[in-house]
Amino acid sequence: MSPQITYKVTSLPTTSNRQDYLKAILSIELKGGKASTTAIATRLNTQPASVTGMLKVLSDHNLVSYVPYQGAVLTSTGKVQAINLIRKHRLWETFMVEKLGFGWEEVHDVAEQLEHIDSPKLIEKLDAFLGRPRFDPHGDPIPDADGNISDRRSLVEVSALKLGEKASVRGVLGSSDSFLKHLDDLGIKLGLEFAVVKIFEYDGSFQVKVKKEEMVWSKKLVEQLLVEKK
Amino acid sequence: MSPQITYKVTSLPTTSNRQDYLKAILSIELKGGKASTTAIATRLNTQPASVTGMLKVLSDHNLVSYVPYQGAVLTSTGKVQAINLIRKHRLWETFMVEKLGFGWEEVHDVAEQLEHIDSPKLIEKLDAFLGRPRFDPHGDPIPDADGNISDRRSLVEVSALKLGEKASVRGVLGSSDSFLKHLDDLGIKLGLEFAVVKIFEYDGSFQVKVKKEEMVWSKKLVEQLLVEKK
DNA sequence: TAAAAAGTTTAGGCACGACTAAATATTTTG
DNA sequence: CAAAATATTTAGTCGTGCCTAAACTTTTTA
Repeated sequence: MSPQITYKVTSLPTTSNRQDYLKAILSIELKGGKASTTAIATRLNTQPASVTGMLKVLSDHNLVSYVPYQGAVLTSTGKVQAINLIRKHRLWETFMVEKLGFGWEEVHDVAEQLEHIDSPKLIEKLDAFLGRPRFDPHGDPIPDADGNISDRRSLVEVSALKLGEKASVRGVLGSSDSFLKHLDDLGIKLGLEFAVVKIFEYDGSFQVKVKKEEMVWSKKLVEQLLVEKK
Repeated sequence: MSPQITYKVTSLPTTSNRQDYLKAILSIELKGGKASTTAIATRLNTQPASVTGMLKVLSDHNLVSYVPYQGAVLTSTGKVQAINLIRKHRLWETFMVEKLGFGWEEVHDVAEQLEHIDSPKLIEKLDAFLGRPRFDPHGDPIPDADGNISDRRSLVEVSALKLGEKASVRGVLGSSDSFLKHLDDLGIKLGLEFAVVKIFEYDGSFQVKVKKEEMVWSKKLVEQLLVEKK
């Protein structure tokens, strides 16, 4: 009997932790910053020394290019993975708010867990179930399956609309309980379509038409509601 | 400057791994077996030696009582946790089938991941969203929030119904693609209520009334469809 | 531009949870 | 009931990812 020979597989498990690093780096890059060891450590509440170790691993897996003392840059592979995490995170958030009735603010931490569920098919079906939303409840764009991200700047506050313009509700700025409850009371939810019928210069409020009904939105409201122009 | 003193917290993180052990042990106990080291190892595709190590940990956390060479028995705390995992698993499966349109058979592995998401509130809302189902798509009972489990035996095949009896569809036996597609074609889904109008002894088929429509279910179908009698 | 400050990496540990090999218990069997 | 077969535990490793302390670069400042 010859001894059994085992080959060590260069397994590339992109674990939950590594994914968190990719997301952190992407987030820093998107803000225009350099993903330095310290910047990453700060974002992940960890120590710079831990980051160095992880950057080596990610570099070995071709997810970032890393030169000591120079910080990290996502490779295209790494970027695809990071964007996919954001896609999953925002789809889950949308699900929790739209379907389960969570408040807009309380979903982040759970989405942070859900985004690591590994099942492309699940995400595809969830996306379809939600009607392929392009923005999450915070007004942030949801990358599509190919990694394309709409520009958040395509969203504006209602207060920036002109007379006669049509738009759809896509998100909110801020999220105090009372504000969210107010939206609920008025029947304002994601996707709601409306047109600006009148603008009251006197107090900054807007009269809008939703389907066939008209209502007045206060100055405070129109400054906190994000919409996409038609 | 006095040195900083840190206290080691006897952290009790019931990690994903430990939860898998609890579930495996519960599953063995429910089948009436003894949760021996080997039995657990087999179920988890791991080595007996690994199990011994884990049983010590679980015992330290009062989740199982463990006497060397005697196998493990869940404590009440451990049992509560294990049952909760089953609850989560089955709720997620139901969600995937009922809301996302997955086939009955392809949801298990993903549910295995989802069951580890830690958010009681999410589960409560998901349960409500699904209409507090008592059985999952496989016909297995979903424990309620207090850990009570209905008896699976309360489900019977349609073929066991008598003339005039009313029942609700709760699950299926087996799950070939063609069978599931067939159910879909006939518009048969979980929760569907019906009454037995006629039984054709000749070929074993059943005529049933759904709302105001009548249809005939083949012998093959009525033997694979699990229902709860009214 | 040299010294101080800030940032980064290396070195050495720790906890978790897996593995193999070897030792020890328990059961089964002749 | 003793030997053989089986089950279980102990001992020693390994990979992942975190930590602190110390060494080393790079940048800033005087």
